[in-house]
Amino acid sequence: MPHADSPRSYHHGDLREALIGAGLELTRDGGADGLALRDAARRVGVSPTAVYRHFADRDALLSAVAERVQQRVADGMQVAEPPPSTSARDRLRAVGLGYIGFALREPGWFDLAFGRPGALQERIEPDRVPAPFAALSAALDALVAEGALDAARRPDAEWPCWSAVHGFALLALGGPLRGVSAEELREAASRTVDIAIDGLLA
Amino acid sequence: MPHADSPRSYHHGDLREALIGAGLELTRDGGADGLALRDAARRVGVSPTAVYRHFADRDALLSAVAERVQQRVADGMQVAEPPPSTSARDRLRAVGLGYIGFALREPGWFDLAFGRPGALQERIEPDRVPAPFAALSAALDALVAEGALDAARRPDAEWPCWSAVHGFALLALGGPLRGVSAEELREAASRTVDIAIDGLLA
DNA sequence: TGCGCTATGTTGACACTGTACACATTGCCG
DNA sequence: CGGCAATGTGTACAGTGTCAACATAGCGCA
Repeated sequence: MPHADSPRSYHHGDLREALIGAGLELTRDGGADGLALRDAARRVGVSPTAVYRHFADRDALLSAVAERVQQRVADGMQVAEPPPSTSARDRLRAVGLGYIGFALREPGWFDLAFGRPGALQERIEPDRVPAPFAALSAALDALVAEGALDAARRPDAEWPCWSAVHGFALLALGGPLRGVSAEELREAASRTVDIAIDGLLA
Repeated sequence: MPHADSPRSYHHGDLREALIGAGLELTRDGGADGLALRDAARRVGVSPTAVYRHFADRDALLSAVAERVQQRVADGMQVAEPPPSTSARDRLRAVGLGYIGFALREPGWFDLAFGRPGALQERIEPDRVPAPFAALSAALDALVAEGALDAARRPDAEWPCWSAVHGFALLALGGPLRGVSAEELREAASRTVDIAIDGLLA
């Protein structure tokens, strides 16, 4: 008996995908630490070392799961598809609040995809841009196209914006803002985003 | 032979302090993950379970070390003691850049003291305020005392400010800004802080 | 059609971790 | 001076990631 109830023994079919799926479940609560390699293997009905046929090590599996989550964030941020009449400023607001909203809604996944050091690539390559980053860039471009942001101040404007929402999300999740009521949190988030935008356009 | 070269056998003298010291060394590179309970015990020349006489578990030891680091940050931020003629705005700038500077200078300690979820207390109690937080609050108070910030906007202004520098530090350490030259990093940090302040005063 | 190679699993082991339990030693206090 | 509480030790257990050697299955080629 190779293992427990496996429909087709020995060969799994698509183990790689199954492991990522298990990883998504395991990290949903518990974040990156919630994913134990052996645990994922168990859940899929496979021996621990089988994982190594598809991922170099636990970290590689973690990264693969993180990538999925990043895609999911971008999808979630586009749910609030802006009506065409929306100002670029409001669009940027929506991106920022979407980022924070995801963090609050899915703390585990957020930790995995953005909180863990090394979750995001070292340098962002033009070809494989993380999905949420692309949304931010587009919003900033719209801001200058609309004339609200001086083109000279456009370059690298991503970092201060991202810093604000990223920091807020982490303070709200694991920092001193943890345990604050959802209502207060929404207000603080809103203010943080507004301040970042105001400062950028100042 | 109870253990290796111990000057006084069995009773250590001040094991608690010694463990915190070892914790400081171990977390300096490697952050929170760099501190293994058994490793700290080994370094001090004591059996692993002896640690439990002074700390409830590994997490308690970690928290004790984190508290030390937080104190150290505040000290480091006061090194740049501002001349009395400094404007409140510049004081706030210095606090923010001090925070980021510490993160870049001591990534491991920063991860331990601020990066790890739960490193900071849940709700900040008025009696035991984390040292860096107090510096931020004071700078904001000075801003309103000087008339630069409307008193109505003072409450809870800590969060947007902290968010910006906290987020920047983490993006610089483990995120897409990792590997960027120190010069570029300083500039981006400076801009991030300025934007936060501009937005706050807008 | 059948053979063999390679991709994909399994088993067993190792070093390591945090932690619980029972026991040993010590210094202080009555 | 005796005993007690504080403090440290030893042993053990469950769990982890990872490596090396072995087993199986399916695909391409004779």
